[in-house]
Amino acid sequence: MAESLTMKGAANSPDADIGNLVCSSPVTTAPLAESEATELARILAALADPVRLRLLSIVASSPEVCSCALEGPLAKSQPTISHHTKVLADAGIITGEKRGKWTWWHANPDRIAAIRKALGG
Amino acid sequence: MAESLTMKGAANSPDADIGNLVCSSPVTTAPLAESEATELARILAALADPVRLRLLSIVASSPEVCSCALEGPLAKSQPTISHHTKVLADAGIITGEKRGKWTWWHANPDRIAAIRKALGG
DNA sequence: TAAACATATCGACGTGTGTCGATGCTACCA
DNA sequence: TGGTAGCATCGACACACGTCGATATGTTTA
Repeated sequence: MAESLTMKGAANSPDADIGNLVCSSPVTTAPLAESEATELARILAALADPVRLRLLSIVASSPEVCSCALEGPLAKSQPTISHHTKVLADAGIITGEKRGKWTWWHANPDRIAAIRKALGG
Repeated sequence: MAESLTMKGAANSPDADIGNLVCSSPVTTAPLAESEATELARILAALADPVRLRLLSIVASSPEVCSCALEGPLAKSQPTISHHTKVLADAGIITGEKRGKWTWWHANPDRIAAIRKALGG
């Protein structure tokens, strides 16, 4: 069977419109509410790490990537890779699917687009 | 006189094309080089704070905003506001202009657009 | 069932960061 | 010239975060 590993916690609001997935209006348009700022900061913090940015760029460049294919290019230990994939998944930026022994990761373009939109896109 | 307070350090590359101000190609397109990932992470880290996001949203919503007009809405001490404006300015996201006693801040839309572009825009 | 493999979790360590009081510096005003 | 206002810097503190070895969990294979 395939089990889905996605974001959890406050980020997992099922009724959120895909356009306003992160903020109701862009940062450049109107003063942000405190709750929106906290939520957007949480998601941006998930991206604000060189290892995670490279991890995302590798995952987003392929349909899906196995965890074991990340350890080499990123030159980090297995627990560290697992930690970073979890952070990105909790932020909803990537999603992991467990098939057999392996976990396959793929990017969530909609969420990334929502982040861009929150930044004034 | 008016003195300009902008970003400094590696971010201040005068010959950088405005389109590729942050990365040569979007995170979603191709694996990121280590240097590009480090630089983009530094800029995203400047945004990944709720106080700074609200600060930016206030500054970006007006042509320019005085430092003294930030202390109230953000409910932080004067040294803390000064710290956050410096972080955003070092990342090139806002620019400060000192006129008389006051420092006036305004957003840098080009840089914010470059960040969006680095995120796949 | 036992062994091997992929991944997640735990615990610990060093480092980075947000915060603020105290202080310093510059510009304006009486 | 003395006083005040706006802002930057310094020093210190608490907390969060990236990292990895050790260990646990679950899956495949012999």
